[in-house]
Amino acid sequence: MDLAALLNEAQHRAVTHGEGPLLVVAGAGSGKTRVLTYRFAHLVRDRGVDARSILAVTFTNKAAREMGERIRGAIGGTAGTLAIGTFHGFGARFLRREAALAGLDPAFVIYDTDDQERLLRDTIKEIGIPHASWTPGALRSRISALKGQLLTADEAPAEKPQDQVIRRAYAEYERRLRERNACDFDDLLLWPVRLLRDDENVRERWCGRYAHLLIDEYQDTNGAQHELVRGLATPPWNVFAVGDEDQSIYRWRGARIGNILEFEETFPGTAIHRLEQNYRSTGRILAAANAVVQRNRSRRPKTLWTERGDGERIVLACAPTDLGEGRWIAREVQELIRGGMRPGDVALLYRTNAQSRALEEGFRRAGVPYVIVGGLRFYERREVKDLLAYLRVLVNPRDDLSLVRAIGAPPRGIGEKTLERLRGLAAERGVPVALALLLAGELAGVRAATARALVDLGDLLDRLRARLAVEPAAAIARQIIEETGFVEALRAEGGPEAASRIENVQELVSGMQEFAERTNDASLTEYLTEVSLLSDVDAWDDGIGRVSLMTLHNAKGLEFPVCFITGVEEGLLPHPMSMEGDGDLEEERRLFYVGLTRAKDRVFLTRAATRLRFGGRIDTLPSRFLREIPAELIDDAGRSATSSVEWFPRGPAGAGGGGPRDEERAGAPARADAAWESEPILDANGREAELRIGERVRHPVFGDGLVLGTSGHGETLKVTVEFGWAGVRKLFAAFASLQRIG
DNA sequence: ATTTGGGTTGTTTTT
DNA sequence: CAACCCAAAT
Repeated sequence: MDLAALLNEAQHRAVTHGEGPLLVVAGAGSGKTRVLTYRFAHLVRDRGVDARSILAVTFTNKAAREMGERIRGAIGGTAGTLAIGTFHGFGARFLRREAALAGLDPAFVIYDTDDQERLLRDTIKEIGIPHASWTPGALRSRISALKGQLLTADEAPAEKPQDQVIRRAYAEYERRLRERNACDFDDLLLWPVRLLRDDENVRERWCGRYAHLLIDEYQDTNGAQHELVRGLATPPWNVFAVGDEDQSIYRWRGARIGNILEFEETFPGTAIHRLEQNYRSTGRILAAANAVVQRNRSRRPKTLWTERGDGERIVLACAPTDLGEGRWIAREVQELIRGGMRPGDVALLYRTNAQSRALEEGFRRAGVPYVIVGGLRFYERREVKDLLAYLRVLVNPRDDLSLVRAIGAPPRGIGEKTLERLRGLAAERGVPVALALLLAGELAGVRAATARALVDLGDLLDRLRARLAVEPAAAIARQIIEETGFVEALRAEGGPEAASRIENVQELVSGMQEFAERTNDASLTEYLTEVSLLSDVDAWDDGIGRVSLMTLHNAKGLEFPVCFITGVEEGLLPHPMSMEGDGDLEEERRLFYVGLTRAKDRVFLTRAATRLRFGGRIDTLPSRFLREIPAELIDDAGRSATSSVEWFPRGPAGAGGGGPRDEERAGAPARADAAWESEPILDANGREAELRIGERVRHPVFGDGLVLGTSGHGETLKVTVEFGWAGVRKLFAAFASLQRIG
């Protein structure tokens, strides 16, 4: 392994760094993964470090898997299990070992967002949360934010009146989690950190167990993850962190750029290495990305460079409608494929999952193979969760939430009343709810048939539990499906979805089988943990020869020869919902930056002049970020300006039954250049108040609102504004006397 | 207890 | 324009 030949100078210096903390500031496409991989291999091969004493943390399981393969390739296949995974994956392993100290049994289950909200729904009802405005979702995210900062219910702020509500809900939620032998995503980080801080024995077991910590995407770590790194590290602090503040896009879920900006303070004596040579993108793509991100103020100066040629210009395209955007892209992709590109080389990136619908339509029509990464997650689908609920109850009979799910799928005619009695019986006898099923015959006031159904279920679970140790999960699942008539019940539901639900069930069972073969481990707990922590990208099979559609967030860390960034509009990118606080616009800009830097050779920026949103069709304006790209990098002469008709087909044929409304609107906004400029809006006094989508405005009657879009021109120009209590309204700009507010 | 219907609601990104 | 939640009917 000749590192000097495999790496550039900066990479080589980072990889061969000696003892002590190191921060690698690695720009997009600068060989970050390469550096991490060779660092690992270098430690093992050249420095004699035991591979088992290195912990590598990546952002996704997929990245972990790929890194593991490359490392094995570099150090020879003899290495055993390598400790490479995500923060949450590591946390789960940690917590299984130390479960008792966290008040859990090692067979605990991990609740996902949906489970958490179900739990909170009951909690809200029972403890009587005063303000009706508290939805389970709102409470969940507040509790999650507190946990991300390592705060318990007692330690949470208690200043404002709403703080009391949150504290009470948090405390009760925690109690219920424990009662069900369950934890949530945040607990997987929080408990390890807490135990490392407070428990001498835990420290003895885990501190220094890893002589080297390799952490990827450090800019997106939250408070708890940062503390976990701190808690695991010991002198001489061999923490090898890689990150890029320009790619921090998870501030909204608690990521602290501060962790990377203050890395040196956390780990005194930190050496910093910078990787600025980009190996991925063409000169023009890189120049555009640099120009955009340089507008951000909260960053350290850095300019990526490349030895690749200029490459093609960035193409701008504006279609008349969102459906038209998809069709235009599909055609363009067909064109690229004719030119020798493969479908798998192309990615469509968007800000919101909802955009995939319209894009998909274009691809379906054109017959171009595509795959959607993310969106409705497989393991979050109802039928999948229903079947998994049986397995979860099997390993953890205290999981009341999953038991309720299992009882209801297929429906057994058992409702709240009976469940309450069952819970009461379980509590009285001091047994887990699932085990109380067998005693259902003793329930007072329950009809014989109902009790029978409960006992039958209890009996099924009982028999399966006995086979758990000797039979693979897939066989157990098949037995459940067969005995409960799971598939028949789905079929009986009918509807267009039934067939796909049944398919999903079958896919789930093959997935279990595949897991057992791949990991050589039939443990149901392991399987359930894995599926709980699977991310969208983990489930994505690249190289499958299809165009990939995904959110900009999911695209982090990936690269494609051709990228289409779609919906480059005000109201979408940047997204108004994310622009409430300071620095939020900068995060949206970084998201755009991440999108641009995914591309190796070609970038297409597309938008729709009108889009279906909020139940109506609204006109859109180009994203402000477009103006930040130097004009000479953009191809506007050939495409957008002169050939809009040809490029943006109109009428029934092109608009596909969009009707006269589509046609009528298609002409104007598609005329390229003008459509990329924002239009002035006149207020009541005839003054030009240039409103932009996403801006906040004040109306004399409706109060403050958010500009969502405009339609019409001149005197008939209307503005769509979302007001608080007054809802979404279309107003004539000339009469509305809207005022911009700070 | 479940189903159906109405009305409401809300629409960002995710481990 | 969904999807979704809740309430009344069967």
